[in-house]
Amino acid sequence: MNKFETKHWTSDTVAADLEHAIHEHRLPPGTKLGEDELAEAYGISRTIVRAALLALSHRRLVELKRNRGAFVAQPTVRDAREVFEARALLEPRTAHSAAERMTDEDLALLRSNIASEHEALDAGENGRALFLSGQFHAEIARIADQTTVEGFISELISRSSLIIALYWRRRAALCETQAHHALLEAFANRDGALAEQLMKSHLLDLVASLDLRNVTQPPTSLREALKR
Amino acid sequence: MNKFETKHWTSDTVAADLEHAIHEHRLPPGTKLGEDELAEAYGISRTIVRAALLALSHRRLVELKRNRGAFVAQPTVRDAREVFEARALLEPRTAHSAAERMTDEDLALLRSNIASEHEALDAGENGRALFLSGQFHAEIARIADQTTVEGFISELISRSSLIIALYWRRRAALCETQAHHALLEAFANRDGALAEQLMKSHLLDLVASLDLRNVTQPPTSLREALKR
DNA sequence: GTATACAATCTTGCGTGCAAGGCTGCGTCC
DNA sequence: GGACGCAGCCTTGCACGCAAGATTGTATAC
Repeated sequence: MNKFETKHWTSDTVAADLEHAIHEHRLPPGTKLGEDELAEAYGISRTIVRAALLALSHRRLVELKRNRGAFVAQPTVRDAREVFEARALLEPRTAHSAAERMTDEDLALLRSNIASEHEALDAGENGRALFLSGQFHAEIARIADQTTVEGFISELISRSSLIIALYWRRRAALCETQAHHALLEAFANRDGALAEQLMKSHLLDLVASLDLRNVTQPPTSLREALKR
Repeated sequence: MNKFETKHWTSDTVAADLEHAIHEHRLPPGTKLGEDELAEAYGISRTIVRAALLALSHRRLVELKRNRGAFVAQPTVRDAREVFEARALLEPRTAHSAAERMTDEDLALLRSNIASEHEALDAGENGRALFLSGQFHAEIARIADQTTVEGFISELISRSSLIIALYWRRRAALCETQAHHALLEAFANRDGALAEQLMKSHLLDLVASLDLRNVTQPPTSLREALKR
C-alpha cells in the first residue's frame, strides 16, 4: 500500500488524511500507527510522519506512548462526558451566530451536506455518513465566523467520532435526520434563538444515545477483553 | 546563554519553558525563535526544538512561517475579540463548577496566588504578576475538574497574555485586585451563581481594558513602524 | 505443561548532515 | 544617491542512521 506516490505529502496533509480516516472509523480506536508503516504507505520519511502524529496528538486523536508508539486514541467514559459538555457550552451559541450570518450559499451547502449524508447511508457507507454528519456541525461553526471557537468545535467533533465508535448504542443513523432538518429550517428563517435551542436539544439527544453507564472501560488489550 | 546544561530538556519541557517566557512577556510578540539559537541555548539538538515549536504553534503561541522560521505570535484585533468571546463562553460556567467543588486547599491556593501576584507587583515584576494573574484563572479551571474545557481555557489564557502585550491600555494592575477577591469570596461561600456572574463581569472588564478600536494592526516590521 | 531467562528483532528517540529556500551585502549602472 | 542584480551566507526542511528501549521468540528448568 503506497498511497499516491505522485502526490506531495506534507505533515499537514498526512495529519488531515489520518484524521479523516479516524473520523470515518477506518482507523478504529486503539489502532497502532507505526512510524515506518506510515512512512512507507505515504512514501515519505519518518520525520514527516512524526510531525503529523504530533499534530494529531495535540488534537487528542492520537495517543503517543513513549518508546511504544502512536495509537488512535481511546476516549474514556469521562472523556466522553467532557467532550459533550464542552460542545454544549460552545455549539448552541455558535448555532445562534450562524443563523444570524446565514447566506443562501451557506444554506445550500448545509442542504447538500444532508443530502450527501443520506446517500452515504443508503449506500451503506456508515463511516462516510458519520464524517458528513460531523461536517454539518463543523460547517455551522465555520458560518458563525469565529475561528477560535471553530477550532475548538472542530477538535471536539473529531473526538466525538472516536466516542461514537466506542459508545454508540443506537441502531439508527448517527445524528437524527429530523434534528438537522429542524436546524436547517431555523437557519433558513435566520432564527438565532430557535437554532440555539435546537442545537442544545440535539446535543442532549446525542449524549442520550451513548452508553455511558458506569461500565468498565473499553478493553485495551486482548488480556483485558478475555478477563470476563 | 546555555540554560542549565545539567538539566535534561525534552520537547515538552522546552515548550513549557518558552510558553512561560512568552506569558511573562520576556519573549514579546513577533520575536524570532531560531532553531539553532534555541538548540544552543538549551543544549539540545534541533530535532527537539522543532517538536517544541510545533507544540507551541498548535497552541497558537508561535507562528511557523515556512522557510522563514518561527515567531512569537502576534494576535490581530480580531483574534483578541475572538479569544475573549471564547473565554466568555467557557469561564463563567467553569467558575460556577469550581465554586461547587471548592475545597479548603483549593481556596488556600487561590489566596496564595493573589498574595504572590501582589508581591510581584510590589517588586516591579510585571511579567511575573501577569503570569500569576493568568494562573488564577487556570487554577479555577483546574478546580472545576473538566480537563477538556480546562485545556481550552489554558490555551486562551496564554493567548490572552500576547493580546495584553499588544493591546493593554490600562496603567493599573492587570486583573483588578477587587475582581479576584470578589471571586475568592464567592468561592469561599461555594456560591456558584455568584461566581459565574462575577467571572462574566471580570471578563467584560478585561476586554474593556484592551484598546481594540479599529486601529491599524501592530507594526510587524521596522518598515511598517516607520511609515507614519 | 508452565514459568522464567535470555537473545534477537523490531520500533522509537533523536542527532546530524545535506539540499533548498530566504536574506543580506556588495557591485554595477543610471 | 538610488535601484537593481547577483553571489554568498544563513536558516529551515527533512532524510538517514545509530543508540536505546520494548517486544517477541526460543531454550531451559521444574
